[in-house]
Amino acid sequence: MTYCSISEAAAKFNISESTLRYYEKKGLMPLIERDEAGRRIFSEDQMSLLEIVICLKHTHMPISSIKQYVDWVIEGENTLERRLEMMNRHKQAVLAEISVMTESLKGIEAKINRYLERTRGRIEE
Amino acid sequence: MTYCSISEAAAKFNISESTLRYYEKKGLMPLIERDEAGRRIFSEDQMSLLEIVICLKHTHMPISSIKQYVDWVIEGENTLERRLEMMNRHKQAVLAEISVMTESLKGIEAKINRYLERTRGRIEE
DNA sequence: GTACGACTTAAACCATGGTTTAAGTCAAGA
DNA sequence: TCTTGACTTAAACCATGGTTTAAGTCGTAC
Repeated sequence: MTYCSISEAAAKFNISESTLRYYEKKGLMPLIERDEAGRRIFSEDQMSLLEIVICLKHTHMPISSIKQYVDWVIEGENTLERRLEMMNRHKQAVLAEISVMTESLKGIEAKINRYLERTRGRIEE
Repeated sequence: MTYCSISEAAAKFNISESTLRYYEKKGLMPLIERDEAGRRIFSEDQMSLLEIVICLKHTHMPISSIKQYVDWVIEGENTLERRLEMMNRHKQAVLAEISVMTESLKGIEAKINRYLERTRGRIEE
């Protein structure tokens, strides 16, 4: 098994080391092992967990909810249905947010088009 | 011209009245008129401005940048190019964010599918 | 052996984006 | 006239999500 240092883990997901420490403190990354010198070492399992944590972050799930999810992962098999339901709900929330952003983007593009017409008008005149 | 009260404006965009007052204080909604009693009244022009402000909010533009944009709107014609460039940049940022969210959503959907298989497996056994 | 870089901790600090509170004004209806 | 509801203000308060600081511990390269 290959282990990662905190700097490698941070680089891999393009976050800062202090953010990783903060996530551990908040319970998003429990059970991180340490080497003899007390330094964090990230196993492949931890890196997989971190990957899904980062997915949830990128889709704006609050830290408190990610913690709930991770707690259920640690708890084991009998939380499978709850995790499934949580992920389904979250998926719907993400689709809704993407939809709001896409709609708002249309308004912004309309603005851009009017600005294009107006600056074109000024250049031709 | 039809004017809106703060409660009507808030209802129209589904935000709270205090958020509207906060936006005015932060300079996102300058030049709001008042009636004889000192209450805010929103003209159609103000409602149009509010609409684009809300679009920018929904696409996660920070308040400080929205203020810059609104300042340029107030300043007039000679800021057209800057506004156009700002909106173009913002459009690219929004597309990038939607793309990150869409990619992360794939990871979440993969999780959902594995959970579906696992819960199905448990039910069949 | 010593200097350096990578790591550790706890606690303080920060920006962002509002929300809440307290105290007051005003218009309209009973 | 008195009360009610919708509004006003400034200032205090809050949650979220980190970042920064200070002080210290290792391991390795010179």
